[in-house]
Amino acid sequence: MGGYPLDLVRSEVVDLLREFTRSRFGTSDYPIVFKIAPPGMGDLCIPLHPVARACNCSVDDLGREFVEFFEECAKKGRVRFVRSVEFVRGFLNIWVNEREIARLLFKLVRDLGDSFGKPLDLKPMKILIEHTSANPIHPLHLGHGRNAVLGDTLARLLKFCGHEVRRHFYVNDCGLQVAYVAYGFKLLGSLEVPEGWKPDHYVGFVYAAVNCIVELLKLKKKLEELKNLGKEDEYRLTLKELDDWLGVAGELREKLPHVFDRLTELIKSDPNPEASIMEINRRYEAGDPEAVKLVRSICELCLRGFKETLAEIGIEFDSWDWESDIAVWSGAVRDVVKKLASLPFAVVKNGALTFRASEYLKCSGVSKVLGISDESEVPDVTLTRRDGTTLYVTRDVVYTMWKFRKFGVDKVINVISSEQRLAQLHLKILLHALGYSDYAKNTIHYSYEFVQLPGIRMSGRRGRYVTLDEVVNELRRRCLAEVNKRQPHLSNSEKENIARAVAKAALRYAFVCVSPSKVVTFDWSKVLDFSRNSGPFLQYSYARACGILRRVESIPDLESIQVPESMDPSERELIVKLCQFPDVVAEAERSLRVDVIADYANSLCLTFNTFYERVPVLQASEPQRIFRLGLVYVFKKVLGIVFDILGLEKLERI
RNA sequence: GGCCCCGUGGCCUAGCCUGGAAGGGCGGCGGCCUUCUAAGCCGCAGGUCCCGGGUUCAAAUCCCGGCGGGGCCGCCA
Repeated sequence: MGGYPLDLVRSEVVDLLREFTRSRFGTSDYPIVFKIAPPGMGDLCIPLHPVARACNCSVDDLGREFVEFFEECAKKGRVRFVRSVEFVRGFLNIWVNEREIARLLFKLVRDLGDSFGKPLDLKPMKILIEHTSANPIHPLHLGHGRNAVLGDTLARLLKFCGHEVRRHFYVNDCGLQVAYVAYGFKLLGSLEVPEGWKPDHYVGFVYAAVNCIVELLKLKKKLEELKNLGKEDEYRLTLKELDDWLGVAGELREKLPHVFDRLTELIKSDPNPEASIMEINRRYEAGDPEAVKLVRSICELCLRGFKETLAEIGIEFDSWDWESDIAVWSGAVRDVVKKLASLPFAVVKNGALTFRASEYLKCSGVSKVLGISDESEVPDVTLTRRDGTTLYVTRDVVYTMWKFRKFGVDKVINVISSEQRLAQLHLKILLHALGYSDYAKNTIHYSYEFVQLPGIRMSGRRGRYVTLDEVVNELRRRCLAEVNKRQPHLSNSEKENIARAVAKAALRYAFVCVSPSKVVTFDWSKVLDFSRNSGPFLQYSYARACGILRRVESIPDLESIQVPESMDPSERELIVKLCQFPDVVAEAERSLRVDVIADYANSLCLTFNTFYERVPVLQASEPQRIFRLGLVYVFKKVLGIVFDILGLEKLERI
């Protein structure tokens, strides 16, 4: 007999319910939906209304009669995994047989070990997940943190489920923004990082400074023109914008006055900074050795910083994909542009090649494949600039094709913020237009909302962001203080190790526990709250289990544990909660939702802590003692699996 | 102007896909450390599920129309 404990519970009920309605009402053709019952109403429940409708009878009659039938079957020994059922106000409430499922749970955990909970009938796929992919022009901020944690956790989840997963970081080295930093460094004449600065932070500073200075010059020029033209309203608006950027300049200058002033001077003496920036971009795409050396060194500098930060929160990649290599220098983007240009939907607008997306959608009826409504208008896509350089979406088409071809993957998941929804739609439309409808269909935009700062929105161009480094460092500082209080006897390196792991857990959990579709407003007091529903709380619960197991000579053999006749409610609840794990994994995999894993982890720990406080384990008398030890062991095992999925470290002490 | 996401006790959040008994957490109040880590446990108070219609025996959930917040509609990425 296969299946996880609750699968067996469900199939037992389903079989009897269908058998009953077939003989009593002549039908068994209806869907049966199980839900987790509310507290005190059993373990699982089925709303019987739809069943009653299919049977053409009243819910009350159906419920009453089925309970009778069920109890008859139970008397005949036909029921094993269900303890009892009850009919209340339209619901069939089901109490599982905790002794039977406990035995099964022990056996499965023993046999399956670390793959307990893995879906049993899943078709494994090859999946490529692209995540984080921050532009290599400033340090990772909190928004990237959310992206990275979601992407990495998703990768861990899918890998656990049996899929073959690759994690890729797309290095965006071709855009104009990289040319901005490169311009700055070129003027400065050196890539040397000032004393006390992390490389990516310094790159971010130069990027923001160049942006700011160029913007100021542009606005001043515009103001003059508007003044001469006498356009008062626009003048006032522009003045306000100028004011905003002057504020930014003030903030930036404060950080590194020498560098900022020097850049200001150098940029001012350039008659046309923007043209110089475009020129760098053009040369880089063309593979000009000097431009290549400059841009690449800057990107490498920044990536070095990224890797350091990501390592702190347990994130690694299987591949770092350079946009320039894959899309531009290989000539692939040129070929794609040529192919797109030959389609009847391509037009030249002001010298730039443009793709008429809406018309393509209308003519070919692809909207269904891409899951968008027929009448929706989609803006045109600009494929190339007037100077012939390429644009992001066009290069992304090439990149996506590369992902599918090079690795033969079945599915590509792009973890990208919701503001790029349209770009991702354009990507899919272009793929389809090129004849790759499968690629279009199997490219998933895994969208998530912003992380906001109270009041302002983060802006790389303005140098306004809370970096991931700041948050991680502050978390670690707080954790270390706490560990010093709790575990004064440990060595410094042990304490630091714990603090590092707890800080990581706090951060990862904070990002993973909210659903991606919600905007998150960053709040120190929330991230630093280590009580229930936090990463540290989970680790604390784990350590408590370790504390018990550490004190016994050996872990009991799970298969031979005697399950006692009667249990404390907290033992029963723990068993049921542990048995829910496979359901949770299946749901998370189906809907690509890591937050349900986080939610489960928290709820499992709440249940365990109640058990921990209510019943003694080590002091218990013999039949109970072994049984409870088994429960603690299984809890530790399952929570450990959850930790692997969430990327939290399993600390024996905390 | 068009499109997308969000709106659940003072605050944060699950449930919405697949209609059926509103779950957590923070904060507040009151209890529990001579016994396995109190980052814990137990109890109490607190809710027009943004508003208005509709569908349904049944709506937080589905449909329509509003309101509020965020995002997108670039020869930026």
